[in-house]
Parts: sequence; structure tokens; C-alpha cells
Amino acid sequence: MTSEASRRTPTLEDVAKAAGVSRATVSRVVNGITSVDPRIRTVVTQAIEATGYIPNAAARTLVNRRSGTVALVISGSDGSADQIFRDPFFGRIAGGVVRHLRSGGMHPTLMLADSDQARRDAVDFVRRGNADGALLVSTHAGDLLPRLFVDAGIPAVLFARPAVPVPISFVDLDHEAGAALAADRLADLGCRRVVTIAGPADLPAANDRLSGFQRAMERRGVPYVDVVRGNFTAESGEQAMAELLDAVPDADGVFAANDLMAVGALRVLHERGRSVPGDVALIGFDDSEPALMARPRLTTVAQPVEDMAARMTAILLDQLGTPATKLTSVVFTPELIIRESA
Amino acid sequence: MTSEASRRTPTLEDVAKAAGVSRATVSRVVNGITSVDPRIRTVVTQAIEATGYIPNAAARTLVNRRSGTVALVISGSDGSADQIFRDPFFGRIAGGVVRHLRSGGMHPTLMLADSDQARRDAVDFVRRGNADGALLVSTHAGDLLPRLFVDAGIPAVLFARPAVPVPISFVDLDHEAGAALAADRLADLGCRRVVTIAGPADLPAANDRLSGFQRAMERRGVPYVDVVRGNFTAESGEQAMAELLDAVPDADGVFAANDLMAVGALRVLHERGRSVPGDVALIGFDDSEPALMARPRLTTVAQPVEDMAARMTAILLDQLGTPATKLTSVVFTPELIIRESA
DNA sequence: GAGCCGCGAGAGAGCGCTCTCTCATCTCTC
DNA sequence: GAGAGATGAGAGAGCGCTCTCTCGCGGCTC
Repeated sequence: MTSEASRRTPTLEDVAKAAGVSRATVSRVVNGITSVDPRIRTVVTQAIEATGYIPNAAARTLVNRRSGTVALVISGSDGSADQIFRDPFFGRIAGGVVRHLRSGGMHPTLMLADSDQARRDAVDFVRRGNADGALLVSTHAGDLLPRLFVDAGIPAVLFARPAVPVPISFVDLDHEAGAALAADRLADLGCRRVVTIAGPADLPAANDRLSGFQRAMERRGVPYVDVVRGNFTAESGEQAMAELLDAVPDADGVFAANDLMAVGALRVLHERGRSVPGDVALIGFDDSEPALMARPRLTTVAQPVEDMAARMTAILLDQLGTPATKLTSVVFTPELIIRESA
Repeated sequence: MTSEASRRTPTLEDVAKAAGVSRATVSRVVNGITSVDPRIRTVVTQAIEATGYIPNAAARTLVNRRSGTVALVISGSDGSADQIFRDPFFGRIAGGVVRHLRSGGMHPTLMLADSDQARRDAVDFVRRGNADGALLVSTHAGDLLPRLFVDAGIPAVLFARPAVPVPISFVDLDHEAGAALAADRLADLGCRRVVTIAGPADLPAANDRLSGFQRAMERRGVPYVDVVRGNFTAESGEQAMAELLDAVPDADGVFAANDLMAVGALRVLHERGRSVPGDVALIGFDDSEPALMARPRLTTVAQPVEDMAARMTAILLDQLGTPATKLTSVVFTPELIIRESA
């Protein structure tokens, strides 16, 4: 091996020379094409070993038009960068995506779309061929991110139903059913003065949880439910609970649209001398870490985020495999996790 | 425009034809080379607009040998995939990395290295040219991930000092100083019967926090400190606190090596009828979400994770710019956040 | 007005790989 | 033993881009 060859990273050509065969044959061996004489295969394999050859991804991508990468785009309202990544939701999604992608030797490229510019950049990133498709996690309503990808003709799958109608595949949770689970539990427990802390009005998921809860409660004979909206943070949960308690001092059941707000509510309940679940039954949503960490441990509606993320990934990979673009949407069924708070 | 041209994504060649110039000229315009006649530049720009041209990343990477991507490798003990992503630490690191990388038009590719195979895959990923360098987040001791990257000659920066000596750049926190901050606070508060919940013995950071605390406490006239080790989870914090309380019923000060364990300790303290901070002062470490969520709010040693992640990224980009491989290590100074628990 | 310099555009050779097409060799069959 | 059909290796044309080198042309000096 010349000193020149040893300073460059070896190419197919180098391996071919070392093995005394053509570039094409080495390519066949590398890609596992079976129509290669076993003896030649052995020689080539040894040459690959000896030269320390490793295929160049860019060259492959250039001819195959496949990058083996998907973009994982986290869309948030403008300037919410840090906020988003601190949300345990993000980690769970990332986990599900990575785990599923790995099995196919692929990896996600993380992109934050928290401004119009960033959203356009994300689209361009894929258009340039850096990724074969996109996984979109949209956390706010009126988000034009899904639209941008659809218009660009990029294979993409959304986490959560799009806030505005867009022809795109997605995975979602049956939020209404989840909220109904909570309502039924509260009703079973004999709660009659029930209140709820809802999420932001511009989020479809939040509205579904609210309407699902109200409807189920009505079915169970509780036609009117006081509601105050929060923004999914513990602080907003505290404030909402305080307002609710002022309005309905004898409340005996609370449904919070997510665990964080439930934790906030729990604090206020304690401060105001209510025992949980003794005086007031409390149910959260998500089954996140805080639900488990709270005392009493929170009864909550579980959302299989990792599985949903994995499924979202599966749908995308499927679309990448078959260019025939048929839309798929999968709605997951929530589950009530009964712990101590209700 | 022929129908053939409109079905392919346009290339430089197409733009050149449309503008009536050479491929090279279009390339100059696209890349902002200044030595182009303004009039020609205008014509070319219009042609780019008209054709909807977008550069092909793979082709660029092939000749430039730059992918514009870095690998963000999260290394964990085998099979700890889900666990890792649930840790709020991960999100904070991701946030810091993404934010900094974005300014240079780059993006991280997320990789999970939770097995020997996965670690090798991560190295190969970069060797193939998929990424220009790597950001390594190693969460367990004896991790050979840094070694693998160094041996492969890949530019890489580590989050946290390597457990075993490896010639690699890194960012870290002065854990000893942080623990000393906690010790001094406890001493200032007049605590004399002090105990500590340490982290896993195989983590350098955990040991630094322990020794830093012990040493500072000694300086302040408390030569002996009872210690029980946990594994950084709230549950282990509960258990450790229970043991500690059995051994030292009159303990008046507790330092937990992270917030999660402090939260666990807080629960046991309450259960056993100790008021915090009245009877027992409690200090955590990290300044994570749970510290803020606890009641009383946790006094804790803050670790500027986002800034550290950003700095780690900066160091990597710097190394990518100047191939002259000089090692850099930056140690951040912790800060005591005084809240209600101590 | 002839020669020189410098600016700016074009030509063309790769970057490392895949894949089709061609061609040589080997094994059957009758 | 000759022709047909497999089988498997090699040749070569790109994939879309960058970048060096070459060359034309305008303005300058003396």
C-alpha cells in the first residue's frame, strides 16, 4: 500500500485493486448481491478488511436518491425552543422514533421549527435530499408546517391530528375516549360536583378532552361541569384550581387535561385543606413522570407516546417504500391508570 | 420547459440552460461568490427562481467532504434506551445543541448507543461521512464510546469528563465546587448533623459531588457525614433517606446528589414528620424541573446544561474548522439556587 | 496604437458509488 | 462434441456538484 493510499480513506477502487477484481464486483460484495463466486467473495471481503474500507454515504445517496435519514421536526410556537425540549413529551417521542428507526439502520435528524424561517428551512433540508421524509410533531394550532411539507410533496407523517385539515398521514390518540374514561371513574366514585381544568382552546387535543369529558359526565347524570382553561403547565394548573375552588367550594372531583396541571391542582387542593382522594378525587392525563412522582400518585389517562411515535415512524417508512401515496391515520386507544388520587 | 424537465427536480445544469450561462456560473451565484457580474447574477437568480432549483446535498457533500451534520450520540448502559430519553437532561442537552447548531445551518442526527453494536454503528455512521463530527453524551462509567471515536480519528466532544482517561475535548461542571456550595449553605444554616445521598459509585460526577461535599463540610467543622448511595431516581432517594433517618434520627441537613433523589428524600422526610426546612434543611443538585415543582421548592445547585451543550457544540464546530487537533476542555461553575428547602 | 494586466465566464475533470449492458466462461443437452 | 443457456465478472456511463485552469475581453500605460 503506497503512502498516498494510506492517507486517503480507501474507496471501492482501492479495494478492487487490492483484490484484483473490478469495482463493480466489490460493490456487489458490499451490497450483498448473491451472484458472486464464493471464492471471489472471500478475497474481496479480505481486501475490504485489509484496506479498512467503508462506503461513502454521499456517493451512495447521490446515485440511490436515498439518504437513510428522516427529519424529526419539532414545531412550536415562535421562540419556544427551550420550552419544547424540556417537555418530557419530546423525549418520549424521540425514544419511540429512534428505537423504531434503528431497526432499519436509519437515524433521525433533529430539527426545531419555531419560526417561519425555521419551518421553511426544515422543508428545504428534506428537499435537498438530506432526508427521505419527515416526522412532524406539531404542538400548536394553526401550524402551517404540515401544509408546507404536503405542498412540497415530501413524505411526512404527523404526530397528532392536524389542527387544520391537511391531506397527511398521522397518528393520534382518542382524546375524547380518554376523557370519558376519567369521567366514568369520577362518576363511579360517586363524584357529583365535578370540575375540569382544560387545555388551550387552540389545541384540538385539548378541546377533544374537554368535550369528551363533558359529554361522558352528562351521560352519567352530571350535565354541568365548571371549566377553567390552563396552558398545560403546573403553574396554570394551580391558578385554575384556585379559581375553580372559589367558584365551586364543594367540588368533589377534578379532571385535569394533563398531569402537569393536575400536579398544580394537587398542590392547591392540599393548601386549601382538601384531602385527595378523600375529599376530592383527581385525575390527570398523559401518565407522565410527574404523575408517578406526585403524592398521592396520580390516577391518569395513559397515552402510549412511545408506541405512537414508533407507529408514526412505521407509517413513514412504509410510504417511503411504496411511492403510491395513500394516507394512513391511526388512532390509539387510551387507558386509565388507577393509582391513588382517584 | 419540457415536460421531462418539469418532472425531475431541476439541477444546476437546468438553471444554467435557462439562464444561458455555464454551470460554473450558476454555482458561483448559488454559493455567493462575489466575482460575478451583477447583471448576470440577476439573470441567474431569476432562473433559479423560475426553475425552483434547490441544491442537492449529496452531490455537494461528495465533493466538499462536508455533510453539515453532526452526530449527537447518547450513550447509555445496555438496554437503557427508553430510560435515557425520559431523563429531562437529554432534552436540555438537545435544546442547547440544536440552538447552537442552527446558527450555522447545521443539524444533529440523533443516535442512541446502548449496546456495543450501536456504539460501533455510531462510529461507522460518521466514518461514512454522514456527519462531520460527534457530540458524545456518556451517562455511564467505563464507557468505551469516547475511545472508539478517538481511535477512529473523528472530531468529537464529550459532555462530562471521561470516566477513563481519553484524549478528547469535553465540557464539564465543577461538581466538587457545586457540592461545596451546598455544604456551605447547610453550615451557614447551622446544620451539624448532616447526611448525604450520593450517586452511583461508578460515575465520576457522583463521586466528585460526594467528595466535594465531605471536604467542604469538614472545613466547616463537620468531619463526619453519613452517606448512602442512590441511583439518581426518586425511588432510590426515598430508600436512602429512610436508611439515613434510621441511622441518624436527629439529622438536620441533607444534601442529595441530584434533584430527583432530593424529591424522594423530601417525601420520606414528610412521612416521618420532619418539616422542611424547619427540622431538616434539604439541598438538591441540577436545578431541574422537579426541583421547582416540589413543595417546598428545592434549594439546589444549578448546572447550566443548555449552556454547556451549546459550548460543547461550539468546541466541535471549532475543531471542524481547524483540523489542527488541539484538545479543549471547559469546566463550568455551578451556582446555588436558594429556594425554600434550605 | 501596441502590449499588459486583471476581471470574470466557460470547459472539464473529478468526488465515490451504482447499475445496466456486454462479454467470457462453464455446464448441460441431444 | 457442438450449440444453447446459464452464470458471473468487467466496462462505462452517469448521479449533481465544485473548483481549477484556461481564455476572452476591456481598460490601462507608455
